[in-house]
Amino acid sequence: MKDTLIALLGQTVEKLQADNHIPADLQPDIQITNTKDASHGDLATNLAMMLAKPAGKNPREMATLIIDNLPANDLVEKVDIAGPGFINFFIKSGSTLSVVKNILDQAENFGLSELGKGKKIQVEFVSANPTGPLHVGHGRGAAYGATVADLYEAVGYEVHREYYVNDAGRQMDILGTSIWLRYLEKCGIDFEFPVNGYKGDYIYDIATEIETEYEDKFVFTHEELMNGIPADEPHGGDKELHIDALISRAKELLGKASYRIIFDSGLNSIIGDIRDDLKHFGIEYQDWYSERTLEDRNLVSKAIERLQTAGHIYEKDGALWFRSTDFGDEKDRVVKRDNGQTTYFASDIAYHMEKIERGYDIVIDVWGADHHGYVPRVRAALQALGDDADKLKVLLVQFANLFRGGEKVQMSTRSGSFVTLRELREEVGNDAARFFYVMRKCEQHLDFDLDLAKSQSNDNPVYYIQYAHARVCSVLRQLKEKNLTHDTNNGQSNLPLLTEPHEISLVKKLNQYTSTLESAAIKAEPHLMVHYLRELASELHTYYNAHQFIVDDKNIRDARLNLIIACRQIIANGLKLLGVSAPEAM
RNA sequence: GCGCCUGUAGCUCAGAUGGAUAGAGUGUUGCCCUCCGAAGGCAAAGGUCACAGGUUCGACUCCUGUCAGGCGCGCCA
Repeated sequence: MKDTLIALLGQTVEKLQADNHIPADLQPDIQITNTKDASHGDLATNLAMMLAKPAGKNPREMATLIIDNLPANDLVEKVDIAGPGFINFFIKSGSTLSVVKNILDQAENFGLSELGKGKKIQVEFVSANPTGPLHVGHGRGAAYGATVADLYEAVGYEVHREYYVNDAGRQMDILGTSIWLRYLEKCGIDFEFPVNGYKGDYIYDIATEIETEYEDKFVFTHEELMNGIPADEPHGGDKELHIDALISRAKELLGKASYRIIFDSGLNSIIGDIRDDLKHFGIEYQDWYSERTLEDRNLVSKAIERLQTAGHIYEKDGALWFRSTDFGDEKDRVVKRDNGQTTYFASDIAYHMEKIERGYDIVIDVWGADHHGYVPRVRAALQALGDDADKLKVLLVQFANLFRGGEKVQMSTRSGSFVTLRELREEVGNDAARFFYVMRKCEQHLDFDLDLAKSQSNDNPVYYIQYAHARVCSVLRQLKEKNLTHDTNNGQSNLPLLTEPHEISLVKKLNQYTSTLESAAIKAEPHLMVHYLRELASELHTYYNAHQFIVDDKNIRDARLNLIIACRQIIANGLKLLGVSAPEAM
């Protein structure tokens, strides 16, 4: 509809230019907006106000001129000039009613579009270090990333969901060593657990599994373990040096193969747990991409070489630096340390280089907002490699704070006292969790009210929307109980009987679904869908209270039932995109 | 100190590329079930859009500055 009007106005502009009413070189960007107020018609344009100045006319005069030169169209009922010079379009109601038929015909496919047809997009999200279970902070990235991916898919993009597994690096060594130390404890070796080690209960579980399978195969004496290890923090030492020494000791005593066994049992156990957690949260990936395979394929050194060839690498203090300041970063970054080890950043350059090489049109990274300082350097690297850095879109998700009984719930990862995503899901349910996580724009801090999410009352927006869906189902059950039937075709031909203000307004709302979905997808803003669904549910509840659907007049009854079934379909479609169920009864 | 995000009703938040009288929910107050589920609806009240300038026909929106809150600034990952 909007496109039709834009085309009509485009013709008008050309005509006015031909008649020398407005400068011929002007190329106005014609904008059509939905009106907020019904008295302003259905759609409006500010074109007259934009053209007024270059044409040397006042806006209302300009508007008259535009309307006089507007080609006729049988969808347009009436055109008005209002306010400072808006042109309001009133659309014939028959043409807007067709949405009801379309929804019933296309059912769960209604609203899908081909906007992104032929375009490939990759969405990488969560990608939490596999050093422990996901916590509630990861949950937001998970829900947000998954919804953004689903929205893109709904508007026709080919979407590849990916989890980047950081299965290399120091954090993972700390994990492997922590597991080994807990195992040693279980086997009766006496020592003090490092302050920097991972202390969660899951570490004990993994240690127990290893003990069950390998018994005392990895046991060493206290002396072998601790001899020459620098003191830990509580004893006046440095906790980083202490843990690093323990890692080296673990590798040395266990040997490569045994160390790998312990390391991998930790990795596999935790990744398996994360995978299971996300699956139950309604999230599945096309790929779990291993950081280790980057090294196995020499991609990290290849990336550094490419940068070197392009002249963006220099040596200082025995390390290799990437001159990222040439591309807007605030300081240069080390890619290879003086000890010969490549940095995490180097892996990330390789990873992003490889992503671009895979041929995606858009590469989306969903990161926690605490990583925002990292964006310029990754972008710089892509530019330096000569890749199209504009393909990379980084979406930063702010933190989520949990509230219980009005109090902020404290969380800390290392101490092991954090609230896990799994606990949250069990407490409030998947529906409420998915919904609450995407209720706000991603750059907005999220206050997650546990009591509200759990409450089965009108306060809770999830229930409010789900109830609207269940209510329509309930009406249809009533119909059956009264031994009445619903004739969809009869309803279709009697749609023009829907002339009540509530009905017209509802039809208008249904007509906005497709554009809402498209804009939610393109802007990566799932909250737009949340707001839309709430408004639709609200109008449906209002309609329900104002009018009886199961009336004696068969024609009106069938038409009304068609309308509310269409609403139910849209609610179901929208909720599905958010990963929320649409129950038939509650 | 520098950088990113945020500041809109008592509270939690919407306000696309600048547009008409700044909107919801919640809370407060008052109504509505002999009627398809009251997990609902209707109505009232509630605002210096953090502050100060600027840009223009027009600014919550764009620019500059100030203030406040969050986060980030390692040869960690």
